[in-house]
Amino acid sequence: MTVACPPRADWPMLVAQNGGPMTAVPQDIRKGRKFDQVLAGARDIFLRDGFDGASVDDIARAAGVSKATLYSYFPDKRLLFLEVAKAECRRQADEAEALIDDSAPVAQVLALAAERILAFAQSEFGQRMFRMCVAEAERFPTLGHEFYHSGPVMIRDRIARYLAKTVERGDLRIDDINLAADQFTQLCKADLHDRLIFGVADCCAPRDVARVIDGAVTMFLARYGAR
Amino acid sequence: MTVACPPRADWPMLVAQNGGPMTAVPQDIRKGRKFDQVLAGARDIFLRDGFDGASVDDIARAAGVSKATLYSYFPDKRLLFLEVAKAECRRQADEAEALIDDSAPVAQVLALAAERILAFAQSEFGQRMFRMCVAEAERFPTLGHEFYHSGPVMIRDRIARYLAKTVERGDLRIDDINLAADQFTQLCKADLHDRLIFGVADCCAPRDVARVIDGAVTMFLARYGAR
DNA sequence: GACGAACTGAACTATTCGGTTTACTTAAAT
DNA sequence: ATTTAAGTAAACCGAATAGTTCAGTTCGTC
Repeated sequence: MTVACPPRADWPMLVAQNGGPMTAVPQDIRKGRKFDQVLAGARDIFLRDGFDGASVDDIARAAGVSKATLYSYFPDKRLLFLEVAKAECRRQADEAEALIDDSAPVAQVLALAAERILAFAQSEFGQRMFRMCVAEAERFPTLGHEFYHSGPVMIRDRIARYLAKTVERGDLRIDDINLAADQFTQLCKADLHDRLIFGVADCCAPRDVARVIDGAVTMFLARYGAR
Repeated sequence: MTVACPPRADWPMLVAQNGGPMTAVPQDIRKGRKFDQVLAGARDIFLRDGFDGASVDDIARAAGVSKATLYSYFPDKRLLFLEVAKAECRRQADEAEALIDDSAPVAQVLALAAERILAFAQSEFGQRMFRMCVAEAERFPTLGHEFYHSGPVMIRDRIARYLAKTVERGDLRIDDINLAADQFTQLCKADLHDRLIFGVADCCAPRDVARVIDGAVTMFLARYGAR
């Protein structure tokens, strides 16, 4: 099974050194021309086989690069893995920035958001990323944090920001906005996520998806609707 | 870190051969006296280190058994792992059978159920089991199914059965009872589960737990309460 | 107490894998 | 054209691991 994956987004200017201001020097860190190849190859293999399952030889082969070159960029497998995972988390965060049309009716906006969440959860990439992060969160604590903040937290914050607007507008009445946002994202996953993650189903019937989304929106409005 | 674990429950009569009636022959399969030791040792090590991380030597040592004995019971590591995981799923399922007091007010019953769900999710054992099953669901498809059915499905069914009673009684109005049950269990986990699974927190502040449970019950009743 | 099955411990095989080294080639910049 | 940094292919190393084997020990049972 090949890893479905959107075309690689470049994030060259996102890299700030040591939390300081962006360095004007363009690419100083990447000591060679095949840096991206290595990262891309590693991404494919790690996502396919996990950390333990992936062999460095496989990665080098997939990257079209010699093992020596790979090790000239990264001191060891761990670091390579962390770098790949971090890059993927960043990409994931960037992609979550799809716009929301504030002016549409609340129910419609929520349904759309739910669709997006479920689309990601159903995607090959989403599932593999989730699996990998859960499996390695203990060995790589920073990976767990990274994924949590660039995934669940990112989405919750976006929804919370939207909800805040609707409350201001008087469309909804919510006291604990963060909790409400979390509740909504949870409702979207009802059962579907478990079935995917545990391999009981590899994709969801549109009928089931619609049922869950409908249920989520209805429940959310029943609780927080200004009526 | 040692694996917190309730005392081993025996499940001798639960084993039905090939779906047929229970065989009267007591223990024919276990060819020796140290069978349980092996299973227990394997359980500890697999739960601590995962499938790849666990070495057979470690397991044998933990079980207080020679490697030869171990291999006299199980043809290979895979099968041993599957047997351990199946046994744990069964144990998990049995333990979920705690009784619910039907006569108590709905809000109270739901809150109690939520507490139980969260207690399991927060437990060392619950987290390790979840992690292990997610990580290995692809390599061991049957493990994924087993866990799904003895965990999430089991709980959903129990809640659904209770909800059906409350509907009959006129306390709640629910059309899709299975969906409602799934929604409730999802609501219980809001954010807490993610934080645990990704290692952002190793346990939850009681204050946060109360907030989530309250939120879940309130939302559920807002949607399905007969009022 | 003797017999047979279960068990031991340790050595052994064969393989895999992370990481290094070496001798050589390519590409690009001055 | 020369020099230098980057890359290659392959052999190599040490450690770890799954699984096997076997001569000898323990234990329950008759």
